[in-house]
Amino acid sequence: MSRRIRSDSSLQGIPEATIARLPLYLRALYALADRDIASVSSEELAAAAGVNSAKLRKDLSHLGSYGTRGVGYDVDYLIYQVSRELGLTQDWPVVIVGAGNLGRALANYGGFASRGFRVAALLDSDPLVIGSVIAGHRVRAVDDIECVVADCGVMIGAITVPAVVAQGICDRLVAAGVTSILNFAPVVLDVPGGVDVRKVDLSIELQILAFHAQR
Amino acid sequence: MSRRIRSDSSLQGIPEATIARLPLYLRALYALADRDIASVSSEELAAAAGVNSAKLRKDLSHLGSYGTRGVGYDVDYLIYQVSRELGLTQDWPVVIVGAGNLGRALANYGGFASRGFRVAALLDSDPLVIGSVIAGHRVRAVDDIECVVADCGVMIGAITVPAVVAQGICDRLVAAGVTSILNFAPVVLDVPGGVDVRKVDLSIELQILAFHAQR
DNA sequence: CCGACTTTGTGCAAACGTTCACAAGGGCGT
DNA sequence: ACGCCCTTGTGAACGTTTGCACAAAGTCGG
Repeated sequence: MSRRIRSDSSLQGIPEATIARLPLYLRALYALADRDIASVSSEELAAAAGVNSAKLRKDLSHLGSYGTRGVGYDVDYLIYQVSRELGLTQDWPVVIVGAGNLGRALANYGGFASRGFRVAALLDSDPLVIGSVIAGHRVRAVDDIECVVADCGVMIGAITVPAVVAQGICDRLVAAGVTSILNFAPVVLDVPGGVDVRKVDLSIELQILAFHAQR
Repeated sequence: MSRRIRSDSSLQGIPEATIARLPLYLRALYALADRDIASVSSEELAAAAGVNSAKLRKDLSHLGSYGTRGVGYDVDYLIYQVSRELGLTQDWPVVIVGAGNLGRALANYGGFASRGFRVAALLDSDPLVIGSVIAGHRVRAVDDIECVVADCGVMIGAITVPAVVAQGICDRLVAAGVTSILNFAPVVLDVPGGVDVRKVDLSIELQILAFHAQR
């Protein structure tokens, strides 16, 4: 139980549920760091992130033993460890396809640039939009997908185009080498194995809310 | 097992995981209806929604027995039943607080109006924005929250304001009578019991993607 | 140096969700 | 009317996630 080649996390996968909460912890940790708080207990951090303290401890234990018993966690050190686990110590160029309202919102989104993400390019198919400047980026033609992905080494793409063309854009992104896709179009994307898709569907969220509101 | 006051669904709650998938099924069903397909098997519908067919059948069984063995499900009938369960047979006025990029995108979002949701009002605190027209709605002052919620009977609110003021807006919405909140601000909202909050955080989704992209 | 106190990290059990596999049950051709 | 075929609905097994409760381990005062 003592000799390991690498950290616990690398040997056996971290549960998906834990991964989904790490960004939440990270955000809470940054808020603490901004207030110059150097150390935090699992109880406090859990409250800030809106979760149970036992869950938080178990989640963090998957990354390793980065706390000090009787004291808590060092904020800066934990920020570094969580960031490293999430792969945020490197820079992630992201290509946004679709410069409509959602694409613009995404390009302008503050939280975007703050955590290692960078808009590599903003693409659209509308000749009236191509060439205009949004959030400091000159909008390029959607036909540039392949060279943008190749030139900038993009692995993450955001799809903010109408539903009917989303699958086509997705196929081109995947063919160009993108392995992770954030899909805002209300369609189920069909992708080959190894490609990761996360969907954000405002309509679905509203419908879930409606269910609860109706009781 | 035969005498019931109401349907199965009302007697014992439908699992949250199932609720979250019903809008997905509904979307697939509408797509089938658009293609004039009258009947569908669990296998086909599951493929269209991107889930396992056993899961789909179990999910639908929570609403009741609306299929026909050996045949499948009647598309229109199932649309009605799922819509009813989600509470989409009624009209839901939604108030959007924050007319920034995200608020505009939301107000312009097509899938918004299509499923029984309606923008009751679009609010902002910026005097330069108040009075302008976005997606057919004249932007009103954020101080009108209380009267908009009261006058229009709003139960659902979307928060697209900066993180620092989100909790304050949330408090006012709740005090005014809103029971369901869609939060786009990157903060954990503190709400009294009985109020339902769903969060959409683009940054969190990207970080999860980064983890998988990094392997 | 020791003992009291605090907080982490984790075994364990319960709750929840998913998937399999098949009996139950309806349609359809004969 | 009957038997075959198809698909639903569901019991049971399995895997994942949560939460409790506590031992392990560190700090700190004396």
